[in-house]
Amino acid sequence: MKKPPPITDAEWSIMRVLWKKQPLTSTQIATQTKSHPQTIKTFLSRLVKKKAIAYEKTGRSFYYRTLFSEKECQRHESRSFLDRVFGGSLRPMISHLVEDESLSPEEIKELKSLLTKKSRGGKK
Amino acid sequence: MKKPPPITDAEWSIMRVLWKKQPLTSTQIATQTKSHPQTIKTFLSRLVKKKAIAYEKTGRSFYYRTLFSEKECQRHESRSFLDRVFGGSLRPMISHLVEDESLSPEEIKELKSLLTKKSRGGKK
DNA sequence: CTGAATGGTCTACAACCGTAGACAAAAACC
DNA sequence: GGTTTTTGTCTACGGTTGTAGACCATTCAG
Repeated sequence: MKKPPPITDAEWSIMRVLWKKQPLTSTQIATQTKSHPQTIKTFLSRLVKKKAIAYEKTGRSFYYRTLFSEKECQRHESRSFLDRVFGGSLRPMISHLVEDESLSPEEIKELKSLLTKKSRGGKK
Repeated sequence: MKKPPPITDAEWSIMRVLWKKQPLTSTQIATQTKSHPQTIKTFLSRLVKKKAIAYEKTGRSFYYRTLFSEKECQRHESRSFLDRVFGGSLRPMISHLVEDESLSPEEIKELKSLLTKKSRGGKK
């Protein structure tokens, strides 16, 4: 499976809209993001060019859809973020997030069970 | 306390070197990062201009030091990363990291105890 | 004192990013 | 069928980023 291309800040907001509901036309996206339609079109064509999304022409409308799952892209971004800000080491980052940000008790419980599962699940 | 300014990828690598050991001269940094000295100098002056670091002239040498702690900057960056890639929600991000990345059993244990402490510690 | 080395500042420049106008093709309306 | 509307493509433009050359002042060596 191909690697997702780099996605910039503004492009992420478009991707997020698409992942919520696909496919969409450029106007629909512009409405949802409340951005200038021209700007959205630019981003869409850039995303198409770098093969992060594709469109299909059904009748008169151009429907855009993502070519990568949100998970894949998040994984990718997390990696480079990790490298950049935390020099590649995961533990300090997670502990920083856990310490610093607000998590509900339920979320904490959920994460703990995730960790438990992981420690049983073995490597990889 | 002032907010840390935005720091770009390349600048982070310099900051990381400085946080490891401070203060340093531009040549020392260039040696450690194995980058072109001119490039380092540019980054240093940009960082000085945006007040992420400062220098003091001791004798003939210019010693650079950071004006923000690594933690502060990491917190800041994590926030904007979170907003960008995970639309601001922390839990999916952490669970993604936990699922996806490699953590040693010790790290897992450590994180679990962190979570436990947090759930007892109450809110912010 | 004069030339060499050290290290900061100014300038440059291509690529990328956010933003958006101008233009063109195709469909829809009357 | 001609005009309006829709929607993609091309062009633009100022700001940022990574990379680095050119220039200049201060210091060090001889």
